[in-house]
Amino acid sequence: MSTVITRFAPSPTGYLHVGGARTALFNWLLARNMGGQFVLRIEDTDLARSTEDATRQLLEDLAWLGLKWDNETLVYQSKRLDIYNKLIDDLIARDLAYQAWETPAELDAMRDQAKRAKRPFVYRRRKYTEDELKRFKDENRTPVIRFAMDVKEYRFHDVTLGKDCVQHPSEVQDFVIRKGDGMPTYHFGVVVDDADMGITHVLRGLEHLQNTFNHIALQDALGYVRPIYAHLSVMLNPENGEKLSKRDRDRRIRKRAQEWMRSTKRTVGDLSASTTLTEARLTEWLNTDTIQLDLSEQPKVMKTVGLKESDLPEIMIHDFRKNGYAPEVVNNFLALQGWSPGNDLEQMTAEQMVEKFSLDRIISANPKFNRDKLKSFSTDWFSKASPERLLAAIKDYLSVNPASPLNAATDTQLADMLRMNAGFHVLAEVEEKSRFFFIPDDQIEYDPAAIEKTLIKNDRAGAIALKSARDVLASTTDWSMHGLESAVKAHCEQSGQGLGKIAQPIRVAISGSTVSPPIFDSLAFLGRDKTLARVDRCLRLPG
RNA sequence: GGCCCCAUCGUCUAGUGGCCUAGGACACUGCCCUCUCACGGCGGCGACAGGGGUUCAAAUCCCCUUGGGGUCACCA
Repeated sequence: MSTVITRFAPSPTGYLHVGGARTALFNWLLARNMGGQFVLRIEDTDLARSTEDATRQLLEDLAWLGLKWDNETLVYQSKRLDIYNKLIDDLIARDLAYQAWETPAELDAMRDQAKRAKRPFVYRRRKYTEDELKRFKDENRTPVIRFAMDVKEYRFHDVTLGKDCVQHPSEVQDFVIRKGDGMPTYHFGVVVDDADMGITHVLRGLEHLQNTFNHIALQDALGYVRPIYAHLSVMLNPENGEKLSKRDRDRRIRKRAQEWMRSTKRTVGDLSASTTLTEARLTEWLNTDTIQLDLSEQPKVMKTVGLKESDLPEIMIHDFRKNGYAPEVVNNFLALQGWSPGNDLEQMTAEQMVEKFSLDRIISANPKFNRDKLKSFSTDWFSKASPERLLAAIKDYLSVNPASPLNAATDTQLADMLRMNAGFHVLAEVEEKSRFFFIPDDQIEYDPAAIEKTLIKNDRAGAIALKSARDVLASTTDWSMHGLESAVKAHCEQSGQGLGKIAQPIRVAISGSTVSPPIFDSLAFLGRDKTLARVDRCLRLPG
């Protein structure tokens, strides 16, 4: 049997989407499992949306996931126009393709009309009169090229569905293969390139199922061998049960903004004032699901309504990276969205997944993308990862989070952070709980609720405890984790207080919040001078 | 709406006619651990969508209903 060749063929419109990543992963797993090749092709035939920057981001994400492609030079469809055009001209010469002159507006009107008449719209070849053709040319129209489909039943076998998929003749229509701008459509490019690259297995999302009839017709006309088709389920957003979409992030922000306005009795005007966006812009966004804020507007709104980056659903692979997931975990979890090795096996290395992968264990039902379980996988993985791998992971995390004060930390200090925060879910959590160490003493922001709860409440019991703890700390000679622990615990025993009564005020004093790594670790790391400075500053706080 | 795909705990799934009183993981929850947030340990709750067949036997095969999803572009 010949070698298996699979491919991933994204269009470069931005960072890699989880759905795309899973498709890439499955193709990669199959190729590796069968000892074949996994190739990458860039489908940049949409001139308006494709950018070089997007291609760069795509490759970066794929590399981050560790999905290496085997073709040394990437195939760009935009560089293969001559090949497509020659083939299209041949098809025209054989009368298997033809010029179609309708404008997009006219096509819309035809669809509308069909819809009103409750008839399905199918485009079939029509004869233009001489007068019509003259008029189209006078109007400077550029025709598209459509493929002349034989009106008959089309059928192909799908491996993951384990059955034949059939299209009835009544559904058959002539689809566009060359656009008005001279570029081939997806349908044409994909068929030609898959054949040229010797693709044996096409694993792609279920949304392409109906396209496959067009593709096999084209393959027959062009004399290509048909690859094996395996359509993958679509990953669903658990919140609305629909296909995961970039828009889900914007939806979350909108929902929160509306809640914020309701609960704080604010108006669009208030939102506008604190975000510097215009009221008109905000109003249309709040009322229209299809309108999204752009990347510069989002953070402004998020800040005022109290949303963090990590509160948004991760949709792009880059989002997972920014929130501090490891690529191993993302791959593992993605592999389980529509595939299972059986035997209750879940957590696997890439090598194990490669070994176990097989097409007949792909699941055809659509999974809801459950981030809780991903997070749990992450917690588990980080707890087992080697110190070297953890250090590399947090450095990668910081490289995509340049604003974090942890960027100033040395490798040794980062290792300390990882150790102190053992049990963390994602690296963003390590960052959140450790950033206070790397912020200047006078820039620690004290959380008013924390101050109230641990220092002021009960007749300032916490503040009093902090004051006495300050003396104990100041007189501690052995400023190590153990030295501090024995000194503070002795003080607790002597004063008849639980450790909690002392530790919490100290924690708030040094970190500004009620949450931090274990207290003695934290004190030892922070050092005597900084600790005392922060405690003193805290004790001087008004109120 | 037409066409297509799908259907086991809330979620991801194991299950390929008898090993099923349906297994695991996440979530939820009770207890334990504990200087905070976490981590961890031991328990608990919890599903074969409904209705017809086929069969000695059905979560598993067939049909219908219902429900969910996808798709109907000069976007991929």
